[in-house]
Amino acid sequence: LSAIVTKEMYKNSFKHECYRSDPNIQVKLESRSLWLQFASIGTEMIITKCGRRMFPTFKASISGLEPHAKYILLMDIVPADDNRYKYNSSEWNVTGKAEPHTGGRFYVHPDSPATGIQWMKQSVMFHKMKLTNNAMDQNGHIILNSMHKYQPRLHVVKTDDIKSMEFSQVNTFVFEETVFIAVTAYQNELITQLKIDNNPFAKGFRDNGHSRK
Amino acid sequence: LSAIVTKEMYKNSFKHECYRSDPNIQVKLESRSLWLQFASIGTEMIITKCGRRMFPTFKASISGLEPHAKYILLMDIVPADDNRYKYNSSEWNVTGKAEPHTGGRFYVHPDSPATGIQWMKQSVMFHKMKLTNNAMDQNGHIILNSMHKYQPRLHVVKTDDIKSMEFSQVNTFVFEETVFIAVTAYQNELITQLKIDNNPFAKGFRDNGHSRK
DNA sequence: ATCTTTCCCACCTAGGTGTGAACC
DNA sequence: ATGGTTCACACCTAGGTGGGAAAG
Repeated sequence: LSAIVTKEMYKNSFKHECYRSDPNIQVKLESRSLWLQFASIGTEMIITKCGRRMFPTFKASISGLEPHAKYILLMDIVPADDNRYKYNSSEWNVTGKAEPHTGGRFYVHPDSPATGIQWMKQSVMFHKMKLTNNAMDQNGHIILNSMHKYQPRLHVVKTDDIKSMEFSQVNTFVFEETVFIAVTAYQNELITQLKIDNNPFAKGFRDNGHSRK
Repeated sequence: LSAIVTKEMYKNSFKHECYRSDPNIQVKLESRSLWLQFASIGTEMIITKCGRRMFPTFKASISGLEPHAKYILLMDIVPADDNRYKYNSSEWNVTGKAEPHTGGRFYVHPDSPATGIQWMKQSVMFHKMKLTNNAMDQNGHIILNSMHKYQPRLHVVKTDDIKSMEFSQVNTFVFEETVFIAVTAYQNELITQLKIDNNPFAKGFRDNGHSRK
């Protein structure tokens, strides 16, 4: 499956157009206001050797699918531009040309394949997707380059007849507010604080009036 | 899917024969010696309103599948006999006729559907399956009656052509050593101790020489 | 020197255990 | 009274956080 999809969609890499074979399908990004808070500062996402989740989590509610048709939902993350960045004196500057994007991997939502009904009855969470800077990663995580800017993408692929999967059955959705720069350590402390304030797993770092050892 | 399978296999309820449409498929129960330790005492499984996992976990390694065919793996749990039981003075006695088995539910392994290669490359774990005594359960758990004896079953269903699923494509595997009596609280303290000694989640109850509050 | 990456850690979330008292 | 069921709880497993020191 992943191989077929990869081949079909690889042509689409490095492009942000939203290919829509089915104009009825609509996707709404959830937690959009949180994404916008990050984006207004300059979103950073940690990448590690073992893989790190994204925060905010990519969540979407979907409508307009054919109720009884089967779909695969998957994400990839493509370069947002051709630059390499550096954080210097409170701002991100371009320092050169980007490294080649060797990843080309997809995160297939674990509920795939499922019917339109199943995808539409509640929002679809991609919280288990992980990002890595390890080019030799064997765990299927999304491989990114540190200090590069990226754009997550959602693909909705109709698979009623998996044997004849065609490019025309792929629907790609891009939300500009989810653009981020991959880092191995946070650069902007405002981003660090926004993560701490909103990610439940970072609650231990919140300044709640009590002292921490 | 579940509906189709249910209809096809319902005829098979209350029977322990192993229907095998494909004689090449072989299933080996893992942790068999642990299952046998429990069985020799009289296995009990806790059932709760919210659902409880089984311990030992049902794990199986599978061979003989067609590598590139697609299969669904699922389990159900059927009455082992027509009795109602009671634990009295260190042994289980029959106290009457069983309540009707109103469940008829299946736990579909979350990796389903997958190819023969995928199912065979490592053992298949059913640790997330949960048992409940709540006849009104909305979470899809397996519904059982307390103080009744049950037999778990594994079904391997070939789904190359899901539209024409037939009984002949179902392979059912039964392991007598996994028979258990459903309970809302453990009756035999030997079973309690064997659970504590072997279930990592019960480590807090092990007598390791240190005192517990 | 400077910048980036890695590693271990305390601190969380999330949820699987049997206990023992309370409930029915 | 008896026996089965439920619930809050302490104690675990499993794993997601950023910090800070160390390494590269």
